[in-house]
Amino acid sequence: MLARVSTNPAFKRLPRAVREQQMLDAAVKVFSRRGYHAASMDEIAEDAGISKPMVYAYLGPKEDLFVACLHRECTRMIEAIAGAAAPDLPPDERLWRGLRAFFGFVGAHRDGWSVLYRQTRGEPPFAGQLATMRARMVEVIAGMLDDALRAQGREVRETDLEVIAYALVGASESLADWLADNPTADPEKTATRMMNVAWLGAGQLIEGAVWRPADG
Amino acid sequence: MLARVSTNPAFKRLPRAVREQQMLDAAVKVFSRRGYHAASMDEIAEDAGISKPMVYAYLGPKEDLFVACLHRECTRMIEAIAGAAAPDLPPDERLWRGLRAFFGFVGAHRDGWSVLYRQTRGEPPFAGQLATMRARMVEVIAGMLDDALRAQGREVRETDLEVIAYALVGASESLADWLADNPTADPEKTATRMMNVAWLGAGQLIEGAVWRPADG
Amino acid sequence: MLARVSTNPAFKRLPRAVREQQMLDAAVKVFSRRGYHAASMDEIAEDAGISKPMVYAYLGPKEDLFVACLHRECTRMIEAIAGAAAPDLPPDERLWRGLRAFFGFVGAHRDGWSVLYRQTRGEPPFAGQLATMRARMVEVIAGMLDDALRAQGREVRETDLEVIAYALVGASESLADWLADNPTADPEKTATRMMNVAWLGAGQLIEGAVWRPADG
Amino acid sequence: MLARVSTNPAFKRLPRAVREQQMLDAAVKVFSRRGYHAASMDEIAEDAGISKPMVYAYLGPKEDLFVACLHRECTRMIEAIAGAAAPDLPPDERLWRGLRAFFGFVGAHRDGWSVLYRQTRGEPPFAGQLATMRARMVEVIAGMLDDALRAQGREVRETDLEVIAYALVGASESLADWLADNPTADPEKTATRMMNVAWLGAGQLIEGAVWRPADG
DNA sequence: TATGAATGAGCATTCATTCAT
DNA sequence: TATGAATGAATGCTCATTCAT
Repeated sequence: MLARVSTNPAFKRLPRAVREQQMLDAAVKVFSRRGYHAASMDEIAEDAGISKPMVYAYLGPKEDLFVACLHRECTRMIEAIAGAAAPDLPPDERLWRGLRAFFGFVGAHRDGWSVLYRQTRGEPPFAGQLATMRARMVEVIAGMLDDALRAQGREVRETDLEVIAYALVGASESLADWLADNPTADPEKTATRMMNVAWLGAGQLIEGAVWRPADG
Repeated sequence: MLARVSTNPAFKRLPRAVREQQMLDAAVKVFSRRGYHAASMDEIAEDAGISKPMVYAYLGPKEDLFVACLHRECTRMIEAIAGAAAPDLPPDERLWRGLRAFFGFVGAHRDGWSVLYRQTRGEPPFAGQLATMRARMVEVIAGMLDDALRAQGREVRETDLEVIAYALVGASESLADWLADNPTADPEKTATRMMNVAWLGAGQLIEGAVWRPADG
Repeated sequence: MLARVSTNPAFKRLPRAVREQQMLDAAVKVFSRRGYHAASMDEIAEDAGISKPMVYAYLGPKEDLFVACLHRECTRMIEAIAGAAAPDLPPDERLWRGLRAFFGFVGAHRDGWSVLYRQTRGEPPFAGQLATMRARMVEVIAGMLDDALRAQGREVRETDLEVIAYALVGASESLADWLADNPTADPEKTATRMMNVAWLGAGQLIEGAVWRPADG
Repeated sequence: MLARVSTNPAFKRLPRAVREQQMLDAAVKVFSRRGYHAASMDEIAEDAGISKPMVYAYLGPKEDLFVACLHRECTRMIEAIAGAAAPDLPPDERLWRGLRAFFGFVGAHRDGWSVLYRQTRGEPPFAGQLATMRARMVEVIAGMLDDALRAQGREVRETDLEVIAYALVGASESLADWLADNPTADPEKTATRMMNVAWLGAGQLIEGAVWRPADG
């Protein structure tokens, strides 16, 4: 029934916004390490250097906490990509820059990627959220392809475009996953490889074609 | 006089192998629905129509049970693909048959696919297993590409091939995932689309190129 | 993760029905002592000489457990009263026997009475249940009074009867409460007193009237 | 220059006594709605429009707060009744006025009644307090009866009187309870009914006797 | 005075796992 | 073989209470 607060002088009473970020950092880390279910609120709180009730006070129960992680990481990623792939570039350049930003993000936020991608997919309560996010990505890419087609005066059934975009997203995710597991790998190079597959296709690659970044 | 264990005609003392398959069926179903952690041994036992101690007696603790599921589904899938993509076919035909078999399998075993792909990826204790399996797939595909290259008297660094193969596998997984979530979708058509992206690449698709199965 | 079952040879694996009664006994005792909220499932389990999961397995969560207690005690009480107050007796005799059975029950099951009456009334989730039970009692008593009236060729508005019955029930509850708190008090005597107030009223009592049981 | 604590006109630095009443109001409301244990200090503070530490500063920990509620409501009720039932009236008139005041109070302070009666009874830590208060009421009523007896030159054992008084109090509580649950019911009428049962008893009521207030 | 920030401690509930029959 | 009975060990969540500002 007693509650004795630490008298450690190094202890700081931080404003809410700061503590929330600390908590999210810890949560992303722990969720990524253990998976959603195996992650315990105890470990997250401890890792954040704060007591459990504060986590609940600020970010709510476990599910909400996970969703908050998702949102933060997702926003960061989308911003990184959207900031790089300006809409007025030619399609291949746009795709290239987007991919570079994407792999750059994954390389720099491996934990975030794990939470976003691996954990979310397997947990029924959140799978829907992920599907929605991915659908947005797919739409953007499909739109990109569509623009390119129209510029050539051609057209393709929307479903086809969507499925193609799905495949591209999937391939990128897979490489990102590989990147997250290989800390020594170079994001830039991974992006280049992805661009080759995506743009040229296995057929042309076999024929010896190569795509190279204009600036590298 | 004979000793009768039970006179209830509904009661069946099934041979071990059959019982094990029933349990695995139930386990795959429940794991797929709930995810590894959220799945309870109680539900699995009940779904298998058997008591919990029997599950333990036959397949061991939860982890072992999950691994057993993984193995069974994985074996089935690899057999399906390997049986279709005969090594003496030309590379595009081989790829095409492999993809067709793959999507056919996913369409027919959605639960198995979910366990294999979604659940396993998010659960740290098993992620390694999945990585190993996928590495085998990647190796096969990379080998396929390598064969094609050598046939043309050309060569590519192994790492590059591997990454390309990774991308192809990832794209397939992504479409498979989409297929698993869209019960009305046609596996055959999905395979065709995948083949187009994989073989021709986005660049050529934009130019209007199309790949079509020889037999359809 | 280990679960080692006691090897104490005095330990007995009891059939479900027995264990359930033990649990209910313990629960009634603890609820009565502590009140619904302050009672912990731990204490109940320990008092029942069994582990918590068994309580949950057999009787469900705390709320259900409490309701089960209510039901058992209520049934016992109603049976005791109904068995005593045969409908073919004259009204005063019937009332008298009912009261005697009631106070007898309370004297013999003080814990049960506390759960039934004190705890239930204060806890919003269960107050409704108690109200329903009491309404049944009231109805019975009102019916008894009504019979007596009709036998005299007279009639009273139903609401009035109901309120009178309410008052009688309340007075009995209050005395029961007093009885439960005074372990040395005699249930029989308490019943007699209650009968005096109920039947004669304060006015006549002041005038010196006395009601006495025919058989005592 | 004057030091201004706040320029916000909505902000009011209220005198301590007022603040305390606000808090008690909130506490009574919340305790009545939720019950002692289920009521949270958070909700009480919020309902009082003040921060939690203030509640502690003014009224101490939860137990003290509840006791304060009890005291206030109890005092109010006793004052209402004592003010109405002047000791120089004839016994029936005195009883009648007391009952009228009592039911009037309950009708006007349903929350207070609930705290006083329902919550307190179920919570072991406070049950004693309630018993004491009720004992005072009982004593008063018993005294009233005793006066009436002596006026007739008669006498009854004290215990008997006490038990009778207990029954009357209990009956009143029960009707009060009913009244608190039926917001449309008329306190005056309820008092009349109670008076009938109390004064005449079931026996006479069956015979057709009726008691009516002199002034109504 | 007044409050946001903080916590120790407890509690209901569930689950994988095993024993005795 | 087959299962009902049983439990240790967590884990999510809440609450009364207090400190630092």
